[in-house]
Amino acid sequence: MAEEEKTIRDGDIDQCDFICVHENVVNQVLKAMPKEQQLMDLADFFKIFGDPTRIRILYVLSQSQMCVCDIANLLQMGQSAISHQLRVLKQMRLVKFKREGKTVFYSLADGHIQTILAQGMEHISE
Amino acid sequence: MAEEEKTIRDGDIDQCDFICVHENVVNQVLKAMPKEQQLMDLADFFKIFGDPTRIRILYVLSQSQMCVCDIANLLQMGQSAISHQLRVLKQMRLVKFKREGKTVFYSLADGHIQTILAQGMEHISE
DNA sequence: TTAATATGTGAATAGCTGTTCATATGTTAA
DNA sequence: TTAACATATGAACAGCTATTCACATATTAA
Repeated sequence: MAEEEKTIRDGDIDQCDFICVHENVVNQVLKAMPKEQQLMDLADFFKIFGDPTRIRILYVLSQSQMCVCDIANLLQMGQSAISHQLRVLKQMRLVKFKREGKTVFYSLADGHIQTILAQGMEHISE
Repeated sequence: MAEEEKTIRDGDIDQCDFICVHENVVNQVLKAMPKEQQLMDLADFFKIFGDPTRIRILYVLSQSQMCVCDIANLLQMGQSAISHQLRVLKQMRLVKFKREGKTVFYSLADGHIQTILAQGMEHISE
């Protein structure tokens, strides 16, 4: 009956119908894949660099520690916007900060970040 | 009059009021900043890596060339979704492709990309 | 040619994200 | 204490983006 034919590929209707799959390749690659969570974390990490404001903040901080107001002035943006982004960068451990009186000085968390920025710059210069 | 006082800082109302700026630092950093467009391009480049689906596609392709259907199967996603993302990756020159009959095989554009993935992985493993 | 397979793509939509606004918090000087 | 300054933050909103759906295109076999 038609009923029986239908159930053969049940569940694949909304996805690719997977007729053309090269099983040997797929199975081998499946084994070597990192954990799902790890790839999520990696995407989240790169997402930070995927915004012009954050990239500019990181670049600015790669040259000197700086207070929030300095950054806002340099980038010609509102203090609140900068502060919000600094929070994101802080949460992702890309920047650190120290308070001196009323002023808070931000700086890059470690040299690793400059390496990644440079690597990216190298790639787009082609 | 109050009118005169107001005009002193006219235009800065919606931004930071820039009272606390350390001018010497700001001016020096301003000179060493890359062009605006270059930073935009850099952000656009990293934005590609900032999506779980694209990261997974790149990871999969780092291990073997593969057709669209293989990738969809591996990632358990619709063929259309994969195809859309492959277009983005293609436009950004992160993947290349070759047609063989009905099948289109995708692969990483160059080894540079694996380096960046590895660099990111290294950073989040801490 | 037609049928079947594999991929590409435009439109629509739901969810995410960055900025602004208003306000709160923290710090120093008077 | 109060006033002024520096930064942080929640809510709201506008713009972006990833997926789905429906269909178009491309290739091969019959």
